[in-house]
Amino acid sequence: MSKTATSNKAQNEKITPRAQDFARWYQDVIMQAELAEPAEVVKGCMVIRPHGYAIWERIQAELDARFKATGHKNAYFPLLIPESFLKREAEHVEGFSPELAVVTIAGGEPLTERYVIRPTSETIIGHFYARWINSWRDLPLLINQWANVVRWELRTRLFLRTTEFLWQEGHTAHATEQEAQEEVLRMLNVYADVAENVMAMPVICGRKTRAEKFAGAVTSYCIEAMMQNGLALQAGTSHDLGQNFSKVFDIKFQNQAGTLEYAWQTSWGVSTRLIGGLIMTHSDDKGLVLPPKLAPIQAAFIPIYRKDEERSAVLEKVNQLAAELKSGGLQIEVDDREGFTPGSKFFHWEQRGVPLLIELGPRDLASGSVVLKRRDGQKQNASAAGLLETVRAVLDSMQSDLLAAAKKRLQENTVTANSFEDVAALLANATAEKGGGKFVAAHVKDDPACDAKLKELKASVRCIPLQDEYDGPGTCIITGESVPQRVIVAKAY
RNA sequence: CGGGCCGUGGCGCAGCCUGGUAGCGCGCUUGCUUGGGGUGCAAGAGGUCCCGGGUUCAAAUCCCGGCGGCCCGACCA
Repeated sequence: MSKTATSNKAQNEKITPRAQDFARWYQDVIMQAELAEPAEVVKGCMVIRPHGYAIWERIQAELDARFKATGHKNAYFPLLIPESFLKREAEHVEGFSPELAVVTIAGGEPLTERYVIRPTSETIIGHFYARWINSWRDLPLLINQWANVVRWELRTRLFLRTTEFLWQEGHTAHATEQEAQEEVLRMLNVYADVAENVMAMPVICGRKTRAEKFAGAVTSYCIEAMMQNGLALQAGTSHDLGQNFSKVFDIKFQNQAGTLEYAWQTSWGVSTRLIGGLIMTHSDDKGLVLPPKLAPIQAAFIPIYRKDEERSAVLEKVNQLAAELKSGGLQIEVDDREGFTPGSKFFHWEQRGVPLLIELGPRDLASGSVVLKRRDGQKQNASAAGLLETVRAVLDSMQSDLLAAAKKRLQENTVTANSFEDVAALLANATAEKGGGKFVAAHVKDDPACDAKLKELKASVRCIPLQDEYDGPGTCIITGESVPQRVIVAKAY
């Protein structure tokens, strides 16, 4: 092996180390893993490449199954929304108007009523719910939509914030406020479940402050995750809409007593932003790392051989083992490409985040074994007999190890502070590029003035945790008033 | 949307200051070789130098305007 050749390759395809520049590292991982790239001819948009889309499809599958299991049905509403719809809910239009893209000309003629490209669908769905809901027997109405939305962003980052993105939006209507509130938390828990148990991304479930809540909601809930640089990522939201939209869209039903009532609504969503969170939770300086439960390819075989007779014997065994694993329900790739050395194949799959590489050559053939290389660990030998069970066990332990590592990082970088100055000091050196971010648990009043004050630190209240894991009530570090619990303050994406 | 940096074969870059035949590395193709962590050798293919205008005998290079990307800021889910 030539040293110059190696260093040339390294120089060309290197992934910037996290310690050097985390933001650059993030982009390098995406590019090297071929997950996505800037659309280039469409400002702020991205092309999600097949490998990136496969991850989205896995996330979709996990979520969709849970939506169905909780009684929801999928439907689809128009991409274009009459502009007047957005304007009906005052806070909603105020929140979204700066980021709307509007269609003004169609068929060569100016439109009498302009259409906005949906930034979210509460309004148009509200319009139809008003028609569909008449009786308490029509409730609850539990619908989800898989869709794209457009929000005109001034600054974009692949997956984390793009002008157009993919998401799901659940929209439900209920007969009582309590039912709606239960729904909001039920779906928040679905998000937390997928994040932690499938994506191995621990999250803090919480409530948003009044200043941070969704435009038009009564209360917004969220799951907040911590990235490897310590910055917070809002990974999902669930909103209690109260009767705000039902009042302006006239969504009324006759209750069992015969009187008309406005429906109680919720909406909840997660987006392709989750992929960004996934990347920044597990990946390393070698590239993407995917948790086994989410990986589109869970293991890849790398056959090793020299002579033709070795090749046929090795490939026969590899194909036999691959078939065994596939019949066990695993997603398996056999890399039998000619003209590539095993080493280059290792790098190829490693950069793409495949959890397990299975190496099999003449020596293994003779000894009836294989070599397993976990994406996050060392090589180990394993018997070819009973490989399915071995691989399942390895993938299971990798899944839990990734979650444990992420949880540990979250715990180690969560600190408490009892004064504004301490919060400021703790977050002073945190940046997206250099890391150093923390979750600071502090007592802060839910008051827009306090949110504004924290903004001076380029930080925000990420959430008011639903489960207070700290010390209960205390004195607000800004107003000095008594508040019921600590909140999470952090710099965020 | 403001400030900074950037845009040259697929990728990473040099060339630009001082205008004069478009280069290098990687990748790609073919053949041989090699194969247990980015094999080696050889021969090839591949470029509207982001776009438009201007200056000039001549523009990748100088000037103006746009488009796009990255970072910072403001804004935002």
